[in-house]
Amino acid sequence: MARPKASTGVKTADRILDESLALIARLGYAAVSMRMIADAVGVNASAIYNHFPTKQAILHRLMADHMTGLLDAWQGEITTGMTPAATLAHFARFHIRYNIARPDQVFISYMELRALEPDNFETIETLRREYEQIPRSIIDAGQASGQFEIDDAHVATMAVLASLTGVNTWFKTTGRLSAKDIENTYAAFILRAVGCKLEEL
Amino acid sequence: MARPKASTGVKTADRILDESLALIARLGYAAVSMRMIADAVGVNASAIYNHFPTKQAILHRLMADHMTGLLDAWQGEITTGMTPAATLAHFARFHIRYNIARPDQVFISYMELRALEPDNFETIETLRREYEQIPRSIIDAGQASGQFEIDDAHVATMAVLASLTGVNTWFKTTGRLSAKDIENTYAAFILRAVGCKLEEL
Amino acid sequence: MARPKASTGVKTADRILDESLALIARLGYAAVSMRMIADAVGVNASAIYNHFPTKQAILHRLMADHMTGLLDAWQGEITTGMTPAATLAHFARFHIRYNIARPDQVFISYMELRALEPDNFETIETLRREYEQIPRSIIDAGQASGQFEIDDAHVATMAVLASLTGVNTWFKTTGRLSAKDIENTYAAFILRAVGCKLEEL
Amino acid sequence: MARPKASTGVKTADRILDESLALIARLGYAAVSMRMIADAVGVNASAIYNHFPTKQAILHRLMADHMTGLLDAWQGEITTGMTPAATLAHFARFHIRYNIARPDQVFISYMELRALEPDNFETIETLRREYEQIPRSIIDAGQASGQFEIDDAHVATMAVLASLTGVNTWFKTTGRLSAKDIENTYAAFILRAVGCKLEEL
DNA sequence: GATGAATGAGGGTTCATTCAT
DNA sequence: TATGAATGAACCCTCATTCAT
Repeated sequence: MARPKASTGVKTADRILDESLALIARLGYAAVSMRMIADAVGVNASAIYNHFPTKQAILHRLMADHMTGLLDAWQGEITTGMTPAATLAHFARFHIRYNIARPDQVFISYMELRALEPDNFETIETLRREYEQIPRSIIDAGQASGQFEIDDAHVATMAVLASLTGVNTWFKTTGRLSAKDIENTYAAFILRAVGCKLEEL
Repeated sequence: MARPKASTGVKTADRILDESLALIARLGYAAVSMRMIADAVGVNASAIYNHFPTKQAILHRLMADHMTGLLDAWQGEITTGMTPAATLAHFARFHIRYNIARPDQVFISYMELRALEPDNFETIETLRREYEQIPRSIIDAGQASGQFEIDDAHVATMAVLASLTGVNTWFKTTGRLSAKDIENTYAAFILRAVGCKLEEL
Repeated sequence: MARPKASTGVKTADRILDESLALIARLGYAAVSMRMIADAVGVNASAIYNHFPTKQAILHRLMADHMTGLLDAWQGEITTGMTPAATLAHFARFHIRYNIARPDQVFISYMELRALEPDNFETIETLRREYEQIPRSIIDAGQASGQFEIDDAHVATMAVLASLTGVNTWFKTTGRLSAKDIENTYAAFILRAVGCKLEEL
Repeated sequence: MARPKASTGVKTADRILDESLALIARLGYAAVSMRMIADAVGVNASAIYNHFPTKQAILHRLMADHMTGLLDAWQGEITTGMTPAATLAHFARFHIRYNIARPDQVFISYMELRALEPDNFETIETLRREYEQIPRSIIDAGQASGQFEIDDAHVATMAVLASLTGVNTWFKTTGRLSAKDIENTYAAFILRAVGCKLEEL
């Protein structure tokens, strides 16, 4: 239910977030000025301060929104009764689908951690660790059940997440492959990577 | 035989590169000022301009040095006579070993592409494509020989590179695992990912 | 109805123009800094940028204002029905009167042409040529009617203008001569210079 | 006996003066940097300091050289036995001839007085006053003999000099008129301007 | 909510000049 | 004489932010 960006129906605060997201993703937090955001929104720079107390607050809001959105979305996925292999495949598909649809948020969330002030950094890191626990639990279960064959659960978790998130660095929706193709390819790729025969799915 | 003032035996130009690398990796190009670099080196900001014409030139130099170093290093690796599987494993170990030893260069090279002006971007992109061609050729060969079992060589190449490079996002030399452990784990991970049975190595 | 801080009842933009005019006339465009202008106005240097986008824009504005002011003022002079000699005398008096009252504008307009960027230079040059056409037309008329006796209308025009404008290089209002004295002297000087007997006026 | 500018036969000090003259005339003293001069000469900026102690010293030298050259040249002109009118015509021709051949020196000498530090300004002003005394004496003589018909000798002197020097602001050697044409036109122009009938020459 | 003018800090860069070589 | 590296001040301009309207 996407609404037009500069529509009068969209509140200024949301427009600020939208434009900030696009600008920061493209240029980086430090390279984006409040005036650039204001110009994109179509208001005076000082008007932004009616909605966000600082530039930093905008960044924190963008990253927090992304992480809570990701966690909430996983809550909506149903995996009860699945084997670890099926769950991991499901998670891989979910992660790719969710992230490919939000390249800017993903990019910012990984790149601009360094631009967060300590307190803001802490809240985002907490959310990130919470999310990382999801594949970690699946891998732990697969290792316990003998369905996966891996040396180190932590390394495997990081490798899985890095592989999945890495899709965003090169995937183009206009390319030869559809998002569904990528999901399929990666689900298989990941399962093989954790030493799980695909027939066992 | 001019000796640098705050002499550590290293020439000023190299010290500028070293400090710039560390600062940009930590804070991002846009967030690093010439004065910060100069302070780190121990000279006045204007002295930098005796060695580099612009701040942008420093960034470009850092990225070009990294990419040419990486390409040169691979030239020094001997893989003649190896099967595609053995070559890919060798490449995986090489890539991880080289990159883990240079986390700042790797980070900058992937993250500050957006900070490059068009001409500089083009030269770096050319080097990047040249490097990507290395695993791509191996994968093509493995696919042709039937040793690998993959759907799409391009996707597999990107997935492999993203997985390998992703190590740098979480690997700490002080951690539980040695670089050698990671190499082993990932070599196996990658081979399984391209559908190659380890015994076939 | 915002009132300027260091209120003299004059808007900041106008105060910037006034102080820039005085400073540039005295020291030259290149030797005047934005901080000097700001100090003279009584604001922070950055405040200037709320009113003028660049230092160059201030210079261009000063010169454009002078030229349009001069052209407009001549429009207000009535010379219908006068002989060429009387018109030239009138013009000489007008030019001296107008310029003597604005020594800084005159000085800048002739001296800082070189400091104008190409586009700005072009607009000012167009205005200058428009003004030079005024005495040129009078001299052409006087030559056609036989009232003036000159070799070359263009040279005569330039000589007349250079002579008149030259007054500004040495005239001091505190000196022995009044502006009216100068007008009288130069009107006669110019008429004689174009070979016109004063009785023919 | 003009020697090629960048020739090895020309001493560096002279090349510095030549290039400084051209640059300052075109861009103004404040806008010319020591590096620009050095580049034009083909040496390192610090080499200039082997020949001139400061940038200011170069400017002073250029202006002093011009004024003493002008005064010396007039000493070489013979006007003994001439009437005031003939002498003034001779002076007009001399001034135009000398100045038209040295547009850069003339321009700098009139424009960059403000860039001189107090002591340097004083020495140049003294030379200028010495030169102004030349036409002033002629005019005084012509007024005393009744050959000239003017109100005020000082105003006439200034008007004459401003008119003559003004030629440099518009004369182009590539134009329709030769330098000789200008001399003729102005000699007549000036004589008429001081109320002297040309037949009286 | 939004504006425009203001601020003080700081941005990248250039300046004239010095000095060891 | 000439060089190249260095300095500290200054350049124009942009920054995030504030505040009266």
